[in-house]
Amino acid sequence: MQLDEMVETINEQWTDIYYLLHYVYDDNLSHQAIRLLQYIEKNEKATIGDLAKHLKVSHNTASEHTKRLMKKGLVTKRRSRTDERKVFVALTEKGRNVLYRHTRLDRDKLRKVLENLSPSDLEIIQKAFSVFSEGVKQCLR
Amino acid sequence: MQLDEMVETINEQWTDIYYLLHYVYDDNLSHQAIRLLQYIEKNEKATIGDLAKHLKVSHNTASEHTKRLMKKGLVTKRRSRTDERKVFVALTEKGRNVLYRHTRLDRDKLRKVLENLSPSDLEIIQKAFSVFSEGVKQCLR
DNA sequence: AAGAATATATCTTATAATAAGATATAAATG
DNA sequence: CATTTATATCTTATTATAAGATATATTCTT
Repeated sequence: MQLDEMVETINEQWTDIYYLLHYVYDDNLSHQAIRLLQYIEKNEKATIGDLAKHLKVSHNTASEHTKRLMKKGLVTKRRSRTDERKVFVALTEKGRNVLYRHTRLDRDKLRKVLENLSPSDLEIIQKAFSVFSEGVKQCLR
Repeated sequence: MQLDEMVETINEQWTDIYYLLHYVYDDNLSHQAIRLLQYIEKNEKATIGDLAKHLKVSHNTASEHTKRLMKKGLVTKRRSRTDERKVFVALTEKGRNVLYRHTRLDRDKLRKVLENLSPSDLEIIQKAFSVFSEGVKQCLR
């Protein structure tokens, strides 16, 4: 079918783009650590329990994950004022940068690629990403 | 500047799309393991030495990485016929699937999103990914 | 106010991943 | 035949990951 073919093609192009444009990571963060940072970025009021549920690990493991990330200066903790049992975990500036370096496209490489494209191609890309990301958000939220 | 702004916007949309469409991984592969599988996929004649160089680890570590992945059934090894000191590492079918589940967009989720878009939007997305991935390959190879 | 429930932290223990040095082996090269 | 190259293995060390047991503080319930 037409649509299945498009799914395949886009997936190949997607991974090609990421493979060639991703950052070269210097640090050595684990998969779980990235997932944690990612979840925290998208959910600003994430608690230890939320993280445990999301990563499907026990609460003590989530607590230790957070401790490790805090030791590395990637997240901070602050108690909730309305319920002082709860602890909100948030990204530090450094944490945000590290996360970006593990999930985003390398800014300089991306810029160089875009510089070599025509204005009309740029317009199409802009429009496509806008339509695509909107479609994703509407469809899955 | 206009282009820097576009770089930022695309990066945000890029990570939003990936965050919402990526597979839910059941296995727990390390970052290094994924990098290895990814390199092997893109470079079919990858040797242990190549992997060591690419991951910036010692040859014995690369050898052990490969051994672990082989034990999990994700890669195979075969000696070079022209130079029997060399060992080529290749992905198994299972390895390819695991890699896809860690780098690609979830096929079913992606399909559902595309189903909800208009034919003209689909066309724009198709064109954009084609232009973008081509641009990346030309610019960085 | 007392007891139950909730949220997190810590301690202990166990396993696996990661990494490198030392050493070994086999093949190719000069 | 000695040297270099490519990989494998053995040993050792560190760190990550994870869960159970237990502790503590806070909130909720009655």
